[in-house]
Amino acid sequence: MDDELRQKIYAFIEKKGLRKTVQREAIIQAAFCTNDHYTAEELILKARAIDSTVSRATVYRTLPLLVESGFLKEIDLGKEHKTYDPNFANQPHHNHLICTDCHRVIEFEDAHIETLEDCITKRLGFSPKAKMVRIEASCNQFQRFGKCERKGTG
Amino acid sequence: MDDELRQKIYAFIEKKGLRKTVQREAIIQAAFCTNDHYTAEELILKARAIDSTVSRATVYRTLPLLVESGFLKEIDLGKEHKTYDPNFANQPHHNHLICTDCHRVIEFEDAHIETLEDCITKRLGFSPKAKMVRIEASCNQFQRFGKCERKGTG
DNA sequence: TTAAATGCAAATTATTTGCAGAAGC
DNA sequence: GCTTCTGCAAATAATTTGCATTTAA
Repeated sequence: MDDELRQKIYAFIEKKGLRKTVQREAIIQAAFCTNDHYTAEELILKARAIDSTVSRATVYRTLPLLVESGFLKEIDLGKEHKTYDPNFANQPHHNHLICTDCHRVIEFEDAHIETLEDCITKRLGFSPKAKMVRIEASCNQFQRFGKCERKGTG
Repeated sequence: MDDELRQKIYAFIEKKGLRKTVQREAIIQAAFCTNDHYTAEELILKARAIDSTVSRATVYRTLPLLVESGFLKEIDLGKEHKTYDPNFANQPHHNHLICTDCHRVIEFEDAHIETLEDCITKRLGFSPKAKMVRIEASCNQFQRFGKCERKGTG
């Protein structure tokens, strides 16, 4: 896990007057030592692999804290369970493309789309606060060859 | 409710070999006689106002059918409950701006953003299937005057 | 020392499902 | 008449919460 990020998270925890517990440390470690997306249940398993005393309740109580910190975001991949994305700490403006063939998720950034979103927002009389784009698309390689070698999250 | 839309929906029902029941009629009527977004629970109330015999179970069984038909879409407004949007029948490519001041939802279409999304998708080696943009933004009028007269959904 | 955090187990809540009776075709 | 659809009530499953105990500061 990135050391700069770790420090920022603990700065947030300290600023909020929260305590540093072994369970929170394990959950934070589990939450940010990966680029994969995960559900609450998956995070419980990953946190327990680090510290077996972590309870379901503590994970469910910690998740909103991490989201509030801004380093973790809840994303909408159209799945039935809530999905969390730990990559906004490093790439604050990324978006998601979901492969309709293999269901992998590709993260991408694009300055033009950011600009355009800001234009649209201003034209409507608003000031942009948060923006997200989700694209579902079919993989050309997969369609041709029945497989693709692309690396994706999730 | 738009008559052309009604016909399309019943064409879908017939094509699927489904039956035309009073409960389904009431639910469809409730679902598409408005431009507002709604939750499953809200749809139950609206459908019961039309036909009081409509049960919760039937609404929950009908919703996925309407979504499958393509005329109703589940949208992500960041709210805790699933929200449904009946306006895709008339405006198949619209997106959502959520006001962070009064929480109203503004629907907008933009051809440029569509084009850009297609470009990005192709550049990544995919063929676009579905695209969505969600913007959270603060209302300039509201910020200045403490209120705004804008009409919005939700 | 004391306020906050934890684990457990029970509660909550949206949604789903089994089943017997009702109704569309 | 046969099959689908419905309402009811029970089941399911993710998340939340109350409380006694533990622990960080």
